[in-house]
Amino acid sequence: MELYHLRTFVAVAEEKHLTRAAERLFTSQPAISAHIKALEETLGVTLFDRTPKGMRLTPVGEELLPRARQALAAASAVMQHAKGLQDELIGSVRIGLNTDARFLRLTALQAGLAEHYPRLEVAMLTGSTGTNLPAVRVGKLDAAFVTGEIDDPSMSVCFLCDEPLVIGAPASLRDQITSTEVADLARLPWVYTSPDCSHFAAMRALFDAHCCEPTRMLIANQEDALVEMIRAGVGLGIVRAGVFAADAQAYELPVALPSVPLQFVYLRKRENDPLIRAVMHQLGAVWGIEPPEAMAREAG
Amino acid sequence: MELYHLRTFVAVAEEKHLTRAAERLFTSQPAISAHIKALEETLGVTLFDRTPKGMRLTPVGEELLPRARQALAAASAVMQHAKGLQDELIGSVRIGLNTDARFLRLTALQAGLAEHYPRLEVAMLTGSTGTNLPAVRVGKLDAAFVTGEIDDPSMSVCFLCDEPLVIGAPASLRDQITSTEVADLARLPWVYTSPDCSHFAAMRALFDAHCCEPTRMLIANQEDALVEMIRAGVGLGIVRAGVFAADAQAYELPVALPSVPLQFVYLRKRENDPLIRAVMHQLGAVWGIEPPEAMAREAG
DNA sequence: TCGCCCCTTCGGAAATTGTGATGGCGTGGG
DNA sequence: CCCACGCCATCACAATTTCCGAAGGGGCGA
Repeated sequence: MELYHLRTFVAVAEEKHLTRAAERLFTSQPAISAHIKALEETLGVTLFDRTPKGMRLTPVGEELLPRARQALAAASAVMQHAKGLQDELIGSVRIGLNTDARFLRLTALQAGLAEHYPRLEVAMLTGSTGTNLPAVRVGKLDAAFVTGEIDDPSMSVCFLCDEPLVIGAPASLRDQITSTEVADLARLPWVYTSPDCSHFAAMRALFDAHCCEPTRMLIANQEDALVEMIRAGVGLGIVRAGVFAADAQAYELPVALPSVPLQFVYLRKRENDPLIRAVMHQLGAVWGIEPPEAMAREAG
Repeated sequence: MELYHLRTFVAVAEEKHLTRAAERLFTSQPAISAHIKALEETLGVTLFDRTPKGMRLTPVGEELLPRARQALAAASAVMQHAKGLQDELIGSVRIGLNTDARFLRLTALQAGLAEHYPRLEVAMLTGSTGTNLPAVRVGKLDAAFVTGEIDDPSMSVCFLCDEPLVIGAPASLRDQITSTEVADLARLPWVYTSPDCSHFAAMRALFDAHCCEPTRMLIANQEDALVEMIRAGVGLGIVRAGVFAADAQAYELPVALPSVPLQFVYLRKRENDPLIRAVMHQLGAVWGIEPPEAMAREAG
């Protein structure tokens, strides 16, 4: 028994004629006849009395009709509900962070997603560039903010802005910092970042250019940990410009450093995933980025 | 969208593998794949995430699953209800009577039908042979009791018993009835029956055999009316033997009359109608009649 | 890196469904 | 009384759909 049997059953019951039911269902009268015959056979009951004037429901058919209607309605409810879910994103999206919320403009992103996709749960998970990348790769995150150049063909990368870097120094070391020569600074204690952090690459580039090696003190792979250690006087470190603005415990040294790009990454193979597209769309609005061609085409 | 799409959807959701779902549904794995693909296309949503380990419901699929189950359950309810109605007769049957209930053993017939087909409404409609026959022909009755030979190829006739006929006479005329010679009786007043009643044929045969003509007094085509008139002294009449047993107002004359058969008729083209078969089966039980070959075969 | 598992795709076969023509049957009008 | 009409059942054949086996690609674990 299939739905078309029931559809035909109801149509014939309402039209009382195979001919009219066939017209209503845009098919031929023998097809309708076969549907009814097959349905009667599988149900083992007679649904209609064949009269010279048409088809009349038997008492059994009369009793079965409302149930057939109910089955059709239930099937139709599946379709209707699906239509309602058509463009709605439900479920959850997990986004990895690598620095502070304000800089990443998270409130605007959250607001945009919440407005357009009210049933989408958004999880913003703190981390770092180094932890975010593998998490995206294995699917623990759907997308993430990262800094630095990404050389991974499986990743789609979206450039957001350049982060200027500075050398942050604790106020407690101000007396010992008499020069901004790199070679001199290298002799002071430094707070390292882990090698997979973009700040690490910047630090290496800085010291390699001057052929010197800093004194390693500690490794922090969380940006706020790094910042806190610098404040606490553990040593110097590379941080985003501005984090020590109006900070009594630390300050920025006037040393020219290359900036690193802030980027947003996700698995390339998911670039057509509606979830990813929705996130990228909102992100583009927040950061003023035109979407790639494929997305622009879709947005029409 | 058809039911098999939903069946496959639910099976895959439960098995979490196309392969296992295919086994469960006794079909091939590509077929299952195609079902899911088609369903996703018509619904316009993605139901499953394809993972290397199998199929995992998306949030949308998760939301649609219970509705799909409901639709399947509704369809299944149609079938189940039909199975319940399979051999049950519902609706009504109309049976025409031509004489009194006790003689027709109606209570036994009614009891048998009520026991085996509790949802069948049985209507016993009083009438006469003359009115019952056309009523059966046009479908106003499903079957009827009649007396006398029936010569109608469209009718199926079931013999029940022979009715012995007698001449009934009012007690008030006893003094005037000095002879049981037909010629003498013909001079007395008679209560006629209508020509389509079997008693009429018996009466004609009686008088034709003796070449005389009775005095017509009144025509009654309802048996109880005939009996009442005889009792009231209107005249003589032909009635079933026994109706005047122990009756103070009328008595039977010892004149030999041919008996007429009591029969049960229905439209021949309905002989395979379950309603008719059920009635005939019960009737056979009541009257001790073996059913015709076709019915015997079915009863096994 | 290999083997395994799982899903998708593909071409051709098989089954199902649909179509137009035809016939039986009963009804109503001429 | 006969014929024409409307309705449904049936039939042979065509169109569509579905199904199957084989092959392919991708991820995972050994």
